[in-house]
Amino acid sequence: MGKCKCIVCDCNIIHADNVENAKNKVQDDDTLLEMADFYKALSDSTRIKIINALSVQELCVCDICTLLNMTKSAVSHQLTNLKELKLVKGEKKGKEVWYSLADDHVREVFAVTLEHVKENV
Amino acid sequence: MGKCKCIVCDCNIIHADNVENAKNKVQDDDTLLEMADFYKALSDSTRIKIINALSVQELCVCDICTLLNMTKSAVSHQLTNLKELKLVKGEKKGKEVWYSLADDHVREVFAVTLEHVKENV
DNA sequence: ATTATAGTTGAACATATATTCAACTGTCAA
DNA sequence: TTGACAGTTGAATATATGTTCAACTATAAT
Repeated sequence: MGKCKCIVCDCNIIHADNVENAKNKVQDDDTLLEMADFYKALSDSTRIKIINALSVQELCVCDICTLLNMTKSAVSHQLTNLKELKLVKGEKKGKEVWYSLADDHVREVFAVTLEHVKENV
Repeated sequence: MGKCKCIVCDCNIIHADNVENAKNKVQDDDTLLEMADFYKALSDSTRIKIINALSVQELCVCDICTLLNMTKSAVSHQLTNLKELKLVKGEKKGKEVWYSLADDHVREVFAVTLEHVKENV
């Protein structure tokens, strides 16, 4: 009577009930992928600085450059990135483009995480 | 009378007051880096699946392998990663190592983000 | 003691991604 | 209409990172 083997990791299926229970309660893959992408947007030091600055007030690209001490190109690339992920929006006014947070969700997640980081000192 | 130029991005300092205001109110760089690292932990599909599964219940490495359809090595590497970032903890019991969430902060951030993703349908 | 299995580890590989660079567009002012 | 400047873009480069592979440790069972 051979044991039931996991094909991928070549271990025995040790706790089939646990696996089954977890499988029934986890979020579906699409949702988790979306969440991972959201976190990815905040996982880079440049991008989180931009998000944090925009949570203070609307800023144009050059303001952000000056604030972060970075080139227009680098900042613009990351703003494009954040815009695609719908975390910020940009509005053109004359020669300038003013960026702001797309909605309040980012602010909320940011606040919870800030609290978490501050508590872990 | 030359304008004041930003050295890094070679633009004029357009809105010095905005920059000053933002500079005074943003979080310090260390805090933002810590936050970015926290988000980085959740920004990979494998890691967020692990976190999600562990938020359901304690699991050993092989349980996670079976659940995610991945090798022990790949899962173990990511668990090490998550352990270093203090998001999960592992307890050895005999041959097995049981992993669980390190604390409730992750659960909270996860919940807020899940809500965010679900609302954006 | 020997064998099987849970789990870890470091190196190698492949891929993803952040910044730089140079060229470009669009708008304003002279 | 010409020059200056805000901002964007694509390609190139450099670096970071996820998975695989093979070798390893530790524990339990025979």
